[in-house]
Amino acid sequence: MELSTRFTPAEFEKEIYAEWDRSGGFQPKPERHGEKTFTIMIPPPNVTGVLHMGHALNGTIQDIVIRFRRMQGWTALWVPGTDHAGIATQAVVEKKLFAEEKKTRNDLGRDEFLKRVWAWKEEHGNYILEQTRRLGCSCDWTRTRFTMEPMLSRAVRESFVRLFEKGLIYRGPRLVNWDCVLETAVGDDEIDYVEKKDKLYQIRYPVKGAADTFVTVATTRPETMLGDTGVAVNPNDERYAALKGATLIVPIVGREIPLIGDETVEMDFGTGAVKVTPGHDPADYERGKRFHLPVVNLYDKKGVLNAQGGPFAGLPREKARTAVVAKLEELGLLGKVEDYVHNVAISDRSKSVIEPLISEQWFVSMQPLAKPAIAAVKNGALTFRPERWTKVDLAWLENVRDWCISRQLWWGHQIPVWYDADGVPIASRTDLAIGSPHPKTGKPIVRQDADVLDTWASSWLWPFATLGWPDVTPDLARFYPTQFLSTAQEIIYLWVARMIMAGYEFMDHLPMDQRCAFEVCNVHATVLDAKGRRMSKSLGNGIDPIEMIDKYGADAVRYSLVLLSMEGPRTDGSSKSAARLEDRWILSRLAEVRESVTAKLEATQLNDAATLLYQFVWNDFCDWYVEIVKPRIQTPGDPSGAAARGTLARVMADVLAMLHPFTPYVTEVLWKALHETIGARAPMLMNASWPDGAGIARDAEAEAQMGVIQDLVRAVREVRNLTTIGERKLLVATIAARKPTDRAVLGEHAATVKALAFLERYDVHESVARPAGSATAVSGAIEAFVELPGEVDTAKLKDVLARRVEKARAGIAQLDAKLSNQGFLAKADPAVVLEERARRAELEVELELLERNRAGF
RNA sequence: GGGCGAUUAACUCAGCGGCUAGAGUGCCUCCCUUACAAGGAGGAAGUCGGGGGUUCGAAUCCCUCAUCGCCCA
Repeated sequence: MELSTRFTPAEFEKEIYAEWDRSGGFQPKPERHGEKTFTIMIPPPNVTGVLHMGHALNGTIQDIVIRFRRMQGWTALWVPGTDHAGIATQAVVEKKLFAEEKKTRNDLGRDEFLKRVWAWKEEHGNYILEQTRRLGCSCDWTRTRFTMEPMLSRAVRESFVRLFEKGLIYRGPRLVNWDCVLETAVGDDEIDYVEKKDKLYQIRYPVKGAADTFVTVATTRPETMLGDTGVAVNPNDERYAALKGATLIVPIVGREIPLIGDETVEMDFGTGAVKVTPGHDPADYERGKRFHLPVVNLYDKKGVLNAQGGPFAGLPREKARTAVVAKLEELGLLGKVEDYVHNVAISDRSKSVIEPLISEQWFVSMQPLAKPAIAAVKNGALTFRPERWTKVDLAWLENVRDWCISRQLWWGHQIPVWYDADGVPIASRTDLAIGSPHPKTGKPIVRQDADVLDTWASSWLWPFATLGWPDVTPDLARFYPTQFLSTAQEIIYLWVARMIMAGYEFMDHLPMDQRCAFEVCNVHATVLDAKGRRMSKSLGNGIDPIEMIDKYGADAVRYSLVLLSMEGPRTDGSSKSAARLEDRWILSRLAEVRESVTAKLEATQLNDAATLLYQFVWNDFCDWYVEIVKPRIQTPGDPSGAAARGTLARVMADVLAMLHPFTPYVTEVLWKALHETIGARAPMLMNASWPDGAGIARDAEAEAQMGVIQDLVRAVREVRNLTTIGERKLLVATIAARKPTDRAVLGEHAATVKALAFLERYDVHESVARPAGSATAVSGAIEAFVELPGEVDTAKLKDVLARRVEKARAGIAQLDAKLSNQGFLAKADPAVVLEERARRAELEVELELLERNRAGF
């Protein structure tokens, strides 16, 4: 196989991906790997979604983990899929419908509109999964799931009915975030807060029975005064002490409302008096409940004032504001109007201002569900990585509030509740026909609830609904619970915490301690732009990973994401004495790096694993090993050439295998080329085994000896650089080495040292006077006197030596202070004391050599 | 308002009780007769945010202040 010196990703990626697929490697193989399973559920992206850097990073993380585990021999399954994203998808289709046909969903009717949504989904809905393939992700595409497909819809209905029957689902009027354009309740996560320049209006409320006495409040939403049912002041506020118990008159509508004393009112803010509008403000809703104030609802579903709006009934919100302000001014009840900057809640999808509105909604009681989820985190059944997210998860679970699961949309799972003529609800696993008897009351069923469920009410079932629940299918039995979930921090509450709850609640065919949906939840880094800002559409600073993949290849995108974010064939294990030093050394380094990389991957510290591999390949393998063995391979007839090739192949194979999860394509290509070159057969790298370390072991002696050579070579290179002698000019050296072991190494490996340091020749002595006209390189207890070719400027070299002397002295002084400290000697670990003594002895020798040589020339 | 986190080289970050505090990028010097110029070989560069404490020993643990983020309300 001929390879060009430069890798061109576009040439290989498509074909390799197809080969992986054909090889069956994407599917789990229990018949081969056994019952030890490793399962990952992809966080199902929104069907309307497009891949962004966050997805690319998360896809890379999951693929690294699943490829690593697969190679390690686990029965590995990665389930892909998408979620129907109720409001987002409906908004997209409604927008398209209006743009192309000038029609609304109501013009089409529910059934016809849903056909359009499905058509849109079939055409565009899996784009992000296609992009995931481009990244090289090894998902099992035969198990691709979608939250609206029949299998998962059945799970949603089962879960609803179970909770309903247990009394954990209830219906009632509540204040919710209302989108007046899409005419639905929206979740807290479907809202953006946008800073807006606005006005702060002061309004004067007349006090009943006290002419010319007013209480002044400030508000950014003056029109909501029409729904006020109280004014609150701090009971400790002297300014209002005289008005305690007073009744105020709401201007325009004339409603009589109490002045209440509430200690949560901040005296320092504005006038110290705040209007209370329980029907249209979340804080006021709570305050209203505490003081039993009535709730007035001003708007219809479109945000148009209803009869409660008095003279302004029929006006939309924005116009009502202008009209109310004008009227107040006319009445002389408008106070100061000031510029004011505040955050306004905007609906994610329609971009309209959110109106807090009272409406009938379905809720799930969360506290009973949260209990086992809290226990799971506390008893270690579930681990977060990084660990600090545990606190975030716990804080939410411990303060969990009931979950509003109904949405006034059409796209989604319609709530499986039917009513009789008296409005008595019943939840049912099967559809109830209109006119059929209500299972409880016996009266005819008149209608099904029109609302649909929040999308999270299906995605919280994802870890087991995708495997066939409510049936205990072979897949569910085999692959649940899952091992690893990787996601973004912003959906810890929305999704992660709820999945944990769902696992404990619904996996009741398993004992309690086997229900946790996953063992590890990995929270990946937020991808920021060059200026450290979060990437977002509105800032326009997002980078499209597909563009990057086109330009640089999937491997490069994956590897840089991992590095930036931030957690084979066998050669005969030749005997220690016979093998050459460099072979022993590189295999020892390989053994070490294999152990540490495996450990890092097992702990999901992907960044560390990638860094370790990079350093090994570059700093050990390429810089030193390849350089040393080149002559052995290039010299025809060199008897050690075959051994060098064997070792090279072994190291290459292990390195490729270990890099494969990170950069699957290029490693797959090189793997094939390597095996062809050495005439060996091997499976595709994707389906190969993780290096098991057979035949290699740490070799402290080889590493120490190689260390002596490396230090000396670096010292000679430094002399060349500092004296501007050319890098490759052959020089002659005289070496003084105090330690017999150093002399042995330098004597035995003269060929290697000469080649690496570009020395023509050198002699080794125990001690020798510096030859005239030479410069000195000091490394540990070794002095290398390098003969200078003619006149050479040694000033820089002397500077460096002088600095080293200072550093060595400082180091010795520090160690002396430590070693003369009685406390240290008495209390520190004896091993540490010994270490420090040895270090001092070494430093002392080096200092002596440095001082002598600095003075010498 | 409540909580969480960050502050280490010019930049991005690692290290989280004991090596002379590290890496990548950038910078400076030198090197293009075969691994690689999107390169190689070297070098310079840090009061580990300030103050206090615990300890034989603190970048690392505790308290406090400052600045900057994020989340929740």
